[in-house]
Amino acid sequence: MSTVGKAVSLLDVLGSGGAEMALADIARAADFDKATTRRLLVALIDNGLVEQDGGTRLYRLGAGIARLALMREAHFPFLRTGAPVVERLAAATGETAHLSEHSRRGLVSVHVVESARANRIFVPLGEQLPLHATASGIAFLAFAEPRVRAAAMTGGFEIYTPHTIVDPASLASHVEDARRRGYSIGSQGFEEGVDSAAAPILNAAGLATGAIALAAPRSRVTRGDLDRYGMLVAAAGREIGERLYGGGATPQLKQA
Amino acid sequence: MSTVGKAVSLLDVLGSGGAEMALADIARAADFDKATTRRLLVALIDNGLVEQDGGTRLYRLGAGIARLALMREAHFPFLRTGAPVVERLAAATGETAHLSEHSRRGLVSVHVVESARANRIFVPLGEQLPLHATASGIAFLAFAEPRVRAAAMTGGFEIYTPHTIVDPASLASHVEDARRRGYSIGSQGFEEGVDSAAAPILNAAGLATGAIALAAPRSRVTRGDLDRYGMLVAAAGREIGERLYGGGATPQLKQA
DNA sequence: TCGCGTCGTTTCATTATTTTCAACGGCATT
DNA sequence: AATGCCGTTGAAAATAATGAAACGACGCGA
Repeated sequence: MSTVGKAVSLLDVLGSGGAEMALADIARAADFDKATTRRLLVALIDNGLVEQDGGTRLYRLGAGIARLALMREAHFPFLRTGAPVVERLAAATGETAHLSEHSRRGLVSVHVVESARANRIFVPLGEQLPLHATASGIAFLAFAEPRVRAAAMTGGFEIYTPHTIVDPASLASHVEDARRRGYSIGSQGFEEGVDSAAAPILNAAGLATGAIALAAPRSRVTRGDLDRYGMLVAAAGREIGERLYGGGATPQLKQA
Repeated sequence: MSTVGKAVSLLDVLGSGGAEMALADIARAADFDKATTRRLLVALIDNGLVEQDGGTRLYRLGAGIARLALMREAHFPFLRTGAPVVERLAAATGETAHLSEHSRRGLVSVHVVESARANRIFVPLGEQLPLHATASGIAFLAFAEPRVRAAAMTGGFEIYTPHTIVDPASLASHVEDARRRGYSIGSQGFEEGVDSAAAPILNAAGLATGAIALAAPRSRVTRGDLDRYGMLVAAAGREIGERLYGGGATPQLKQA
């Protein structure tokens, strides 16, 4: 494992642990030597990616992370472009809408607007959405890079509910449906009682870079509602893709 | 220089350069060997911090950066806490308001709400605010960690306008004023025709972690206005500090 | 008050990684 | 066809990272 990889996994540990962590805990979680962990941490501190409380010696993610994220957002305004569309979707339907982006670590929710209703779906920011178990994941897979798709569809699927897809063939058929329709319908695959519709966000090459979705309590929506939501998210996804990648986005349909 | 330091400077180069950069350009900008640069980049790609366009081979900052930033924001909601206050300030005064956070690389603007008026001050997101030449910087210095302050006040000040403070003694007196009043007034130190008022954001130890400021065209504001703005930003800074660090923030005043 | 365990930190020889230089093939321009 | 630049790879040399051990500091319980 490269030094950079080790440093990044420390950042991951800091991000997924508590707000602040002690050296020993970080070393344990990352499975690195105490001394190694500390040296990596000071290197990260020197670069602003990690901060340390002078009093308690506890470590936390630093402001340099936010700085890098701002610079990225300046060049590639995924959030700035997608957020208004998500808000609009949520306002139009009264349900929770969320936007996710694909990174090496999976599909991650980057913006969420919760439904105003009392019975609403909650999606945490930064949550990793399993590709096989969520509508967003399936919409993404339907238009993902072949290598990413192949890697994600070979099996070993974690089971979240009795409805989670566990069979590669069944997953393939769902993905195929999504590819045909341009949106996916997910039913309680990740959490019981939650149905959702999702569509991919396509780059100029027609490959998915993220997804946008609506999630609703199963008791509130019919299959007809979900299909209607599907059309909405598909349009929303197209809009974001076009704004981001400049209008030239053409879905890679099989022959069509 | 440590390996992670090199990797981070590549991220910096990618962030401050164009939207996408070629290997040779990155290597030149960072002053690393071409081969070294590439191997660091692939390590970063493997961890999602950098992405590469399959077709053009161009590199850009990756979604992993945004993921880390979200995880940080979840633990330490600087933006989520500060943004509403900034919006309120801008609405109350009709001038541009902005929030900045201190990182190893300096004071960086993380949220900006522009004035609605035609003649308005523009502050780019992610901009580095020089500590000696901006109201935000001086407000920050007045309550900064002693070591940070000492490092920033020794001189070698870049000159931006004829009004930029270039003398350490003069800077010290401005900082002292800010410390006494709880806010700073900046007049055309960074950009001609721009006056501003800023206040620090203090952590539980009374040390500055960022700043909040109002900026207005010089032609529109009197000294009285600026002092009024100063009170407003001071209150706003206190509010953010208390929300973030939990009410216990006590400014480190000299004896007082 | 006195151990006791844990924590963060530092040292140093060993180990492993990274760096550098050179060379190669691809690609576009000349 | 030739030139120049690019991205990529190989292999020896240089450098940085590693892990065990030890130290002082701190908090805890006896």
